[in-house]
Amino acid sequence: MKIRTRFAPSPTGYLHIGGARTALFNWLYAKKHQGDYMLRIEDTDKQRSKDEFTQDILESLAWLGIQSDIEPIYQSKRSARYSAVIQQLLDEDKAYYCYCSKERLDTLREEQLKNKQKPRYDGTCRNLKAPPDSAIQPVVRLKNPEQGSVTIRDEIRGEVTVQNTELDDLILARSNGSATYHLTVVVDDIDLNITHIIRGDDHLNNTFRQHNIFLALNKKAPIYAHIPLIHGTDGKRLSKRHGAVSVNEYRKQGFLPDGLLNYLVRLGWSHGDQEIFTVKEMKELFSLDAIQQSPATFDIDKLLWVNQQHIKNISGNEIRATLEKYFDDFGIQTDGQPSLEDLYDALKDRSKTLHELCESSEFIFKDVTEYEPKSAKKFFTPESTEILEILKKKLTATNEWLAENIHTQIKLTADELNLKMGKVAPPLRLAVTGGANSPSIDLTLELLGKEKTLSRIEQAIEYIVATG
RNA sequence: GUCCCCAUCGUCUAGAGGCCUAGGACAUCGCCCUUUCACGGCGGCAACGGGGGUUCGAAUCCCCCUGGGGACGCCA
Repeated sequence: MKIRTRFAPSPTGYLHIGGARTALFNWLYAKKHQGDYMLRIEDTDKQRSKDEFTQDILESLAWLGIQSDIEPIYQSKRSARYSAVIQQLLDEDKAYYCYCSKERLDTLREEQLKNKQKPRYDGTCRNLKAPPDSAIQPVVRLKNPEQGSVTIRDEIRGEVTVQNTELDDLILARSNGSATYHLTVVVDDIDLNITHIIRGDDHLNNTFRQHNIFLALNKKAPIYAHIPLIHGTDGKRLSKRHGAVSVNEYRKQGFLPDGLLNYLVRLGWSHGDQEIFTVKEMKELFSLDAIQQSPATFDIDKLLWVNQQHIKNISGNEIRATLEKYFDDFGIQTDGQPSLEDLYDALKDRSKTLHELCESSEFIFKDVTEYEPKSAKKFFTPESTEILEILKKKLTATNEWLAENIHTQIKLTADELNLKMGKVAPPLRLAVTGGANSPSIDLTLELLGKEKTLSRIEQAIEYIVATG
């Protein structure tokens, strides 16, 4: 049978990196086995579901490159099907109407908690002979088996057993008739021929309940794989209070999709000592049995490093389109001089993110309006005017504006003054960038262009003389 | 509280009873490279939570404890 996996987020928030990892694992598993991966939007909670979030989930997944092999489905459009299944369960005496008021249920819960018991429905309406004389619109509950136990086989956890007495009669349909999560999940997984359910560990406890619904429907449950959650540095599951968690935020911060994916896949999964994976490699190597059982703590430093590796491993040419958009969003107006590709290749070794890359390119497009004080004090000495004057003269005469020619002229200047490169490059760098850091000085000048280089040297000389 | 899950350096992890004097990576520290910052190279610090078993032999198997997490909604 062809393998089919699904990622089933509810649009009650932006796609966060935990969800992205779940999607990734489902996608990789399907790809590895030539199966299909699909997206299912679980928007049955009308109050909390927002189109805005659905949109964000769709866009974030698209940005990551995790494409659904079949048209995504929306649970909000399948209510008729759910109602039919609920009616079937009612007809077969596998479910029943419950007229208990919310107030009664709340009191019950409180009392159970007070008596150190697990809060669960007490089954009051389970054996009702006839509907009570009540104004309450009933909910529908599953008749969960009262005896025995449920054992599920999980690809990551192994066999896990829970006594049926630990479970209660969960609600399948709200009083307004709409189906709840447990029911919709099971119906959809059946209808869509889902073979593997790969999801977060937080669903492990839900699995037993859902397993009983499969049983009530006379269906065989899919294969389960519950992956460990991602934690924040405080050991709690990752959430907004841990800072940036949405995929979109990482996109804005200049992470590459493949870099994020690489980091995420290594959170809980490994392939020997390998750290860096292309998406192609992930698809070939991914397997459920190499997944860790314990939760992983999110570490931004490692993410940064992984992203940096991906930035280094790609050429400016290959990510031209991304670059254009990113520079544009960053607010840098380029006029094609230098080209974005050249700029990228010159700066990629020193950039952990595209954001950093933009920051370190800014000096080219913005006029130098001030000099970094500490460096100015150190390098803009009275003697440095002579260095800059000679440099200006030699560079003015340089026609082919290429790094190697520029390098020759700088070297000649140093020799002429009997100075080491370490004395010549810093003031020049400060003059043309306003700061102390940039790529090698010859490359920096090439990128800047002859015209800007000369005018900035001129400007620096005037500045030194004026402040002398 | 009850049930379920988990447990190797600070972090991500390798480890399927002898290959472990526990390996790699991030972070950190030091050195080298060097015109700056990086990149890169070399090296250092750093872990099997505790206690019982099983075995000739345990990070690896079993039990208990401890610790952490998750679930317990007319949310998903």
